Amino acid sequence: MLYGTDGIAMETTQQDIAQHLLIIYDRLEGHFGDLHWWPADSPFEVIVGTILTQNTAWRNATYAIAQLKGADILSPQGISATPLDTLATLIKSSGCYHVKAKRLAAFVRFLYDEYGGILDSMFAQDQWLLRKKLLQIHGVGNETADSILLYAGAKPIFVVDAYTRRILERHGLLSGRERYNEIQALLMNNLPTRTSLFNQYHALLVNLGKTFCQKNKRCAACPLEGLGDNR
DNA sequence: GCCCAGGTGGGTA
DNA sequence: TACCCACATGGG
Repeated sequence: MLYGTDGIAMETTQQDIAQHLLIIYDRLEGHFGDLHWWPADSPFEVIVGTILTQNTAWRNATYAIAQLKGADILSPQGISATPLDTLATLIKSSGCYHVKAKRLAAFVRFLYDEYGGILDSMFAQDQWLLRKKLLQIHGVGNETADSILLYAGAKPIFVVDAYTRRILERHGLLSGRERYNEIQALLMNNLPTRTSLFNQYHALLVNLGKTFCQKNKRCAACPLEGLGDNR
């Protein structure tokens, strides 16, 4: 389904949506190039990053990651051996730091309880089963779970975030009322199932969102200019 | 000073 | 189910 500027649905086919999604992808890749996400040195660092960047500018999360590296505790053993208040102090720059310290500890506890602290063991299982388990960890919601699966585990899952919603809505692919799982299904049902594609597509959407498609602002000189509705 | 940022969970009606 | 709110720092 496609939506006009009034939010009213227009008749479309699956093929229209798939084509529209690929055109957006090509435009963005032509503009931004290959982004090679997620920026991190290891899968564990990716996971820590997904928690620290929750509702937070990425820059502030990177300061916190640098603190963890400086303290030499950016590892499952390191996090689990660090008292909560020390952890919270180190990650202060990422905001909501008492909450996030508990969330990091909760993930590491889960990793040890279920997989002996070994990430490879965790990622060895079926992605949808693992997704269910991740969602049971306190502080891991849809977006964090999917970011872990895609960017740390290289599983073919599409990450839906605020940018994804905003951009797809402005381009008439969403009405604005869809839930997380519906948006994810729209993307995954209309794109080839490939980790590299999902990785790059989401990275492109985030880059577009940061540079052109900001909240409450118009898309001046947007790389998607002229593609249907550009609200 | 105000708004926003690569969310999540708990509470209320 | 659908909102509201707390969590909280740093940059524009």
